[in-house]
Amino acid sequence: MKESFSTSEVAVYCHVTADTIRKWAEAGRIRVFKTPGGHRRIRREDLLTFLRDNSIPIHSDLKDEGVKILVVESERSVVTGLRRFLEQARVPFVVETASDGFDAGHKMAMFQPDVVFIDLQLPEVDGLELCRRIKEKADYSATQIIAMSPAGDNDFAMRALSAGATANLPKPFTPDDLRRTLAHVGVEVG
Amino acid sequence: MKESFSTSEVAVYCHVTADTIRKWAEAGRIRVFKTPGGHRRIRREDLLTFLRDNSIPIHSDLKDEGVKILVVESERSVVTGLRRFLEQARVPFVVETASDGFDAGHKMAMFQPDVVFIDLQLPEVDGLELCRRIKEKADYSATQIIAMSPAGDNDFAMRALSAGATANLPKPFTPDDLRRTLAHVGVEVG
DNA sequence: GCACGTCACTCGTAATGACGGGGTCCGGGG
DNA sequence: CCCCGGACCCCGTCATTACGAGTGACGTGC
Repeated sequence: MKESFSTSEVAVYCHVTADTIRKWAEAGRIRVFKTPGGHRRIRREDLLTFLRDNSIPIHSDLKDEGVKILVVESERSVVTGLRRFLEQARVPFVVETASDGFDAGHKMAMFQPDVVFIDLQLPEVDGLELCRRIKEKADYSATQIIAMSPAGDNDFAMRALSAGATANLPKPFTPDDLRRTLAHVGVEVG
Repeated sequence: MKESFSTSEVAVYCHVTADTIRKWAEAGRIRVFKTPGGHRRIRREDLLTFLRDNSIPIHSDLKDEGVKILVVESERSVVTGLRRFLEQARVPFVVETASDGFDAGHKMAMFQPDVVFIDLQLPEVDGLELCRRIKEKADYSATQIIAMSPAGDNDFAMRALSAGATANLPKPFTPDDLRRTLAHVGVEVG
């Protein structure tokens, strides 16, 4: 998630040109700071304040409700466990679920998750193929995939990693396994 | 694609002067926001809502470049045939393809097609299930589904219709079949 | 370290918008 | 008939925004 923006990025959010943003900045209408080289940067927080002050609609890209996690799974157990864990850890998060390929694709596009949990043993869907499909889209190069394979099946786990998964989480798992795996994909907990 | 408009641009779409738009905005009839400099901006979405609420005809500039068609298929033949047909008929259109459930879901969300062709004999995906999944989402209530079943299999065709397809197109088909089927889902050709 | 994309800055100029005041047209009610 | 209000349009002035060209510098990824 971006923490600061250049003038031309802000321009889009404000529905004006970059030139105008520059003038606003010079007039002190919007809070900016400059890089040592003189380029303007606007912090997300300042941009949000500015947009709110001027009642300019806020694009969903700018909102931040926490880590967005998509769970591709058929059972509910993983989801409830994950929810409980994150709630306890006081990490802001949003969890969505998908149970088949269609749903997974749809939610990927609509929800734009930061992390995707994929059960490799789904009845209808090939989990490995799913990893590949996600990773082959450039838009999701930053998306972290956590593959869930049955404990003990190392071969399966390896294949998941080579299919694009960042980490592997054997099932069943303990809260500590979860903590470690999330840390591995950049979600620090506790 | 423009995401917001000025009063004078909106004025053209509403067939009045910019001044009138200004008054409408002041009276709260149309949703606007202002730049810090006081210039009004109307979001495309708000404009469309406004036009619909007042049954003002929507200019094609505001919609996109024509009929949006998604083809869920494994072979290329249907797509090329469809393309050629629409080009010849001089209908503005955009065709996208998907070859599996994930892709289909992803394209549905990103592309928001008006019409979806679904091959019922896909190797990996259950076409009927796909129809159901699309139709169960309220966002796609206006989306027209054309199921493609092997010619002669009436039972299959019937099941497709009850799964949410608007029309059935037996394979193989003639240009005239295509014309009729498209007309049935509201795309008039020739 | 190099190259490419982006940004800053300064001009100037053109376009467009806001605003207030004043019209015009039309239909309804006294 | 006449007055009134609503809806729309027109005008002049001033402010805001856009755009273009030219130059040089910055930042980022490889």
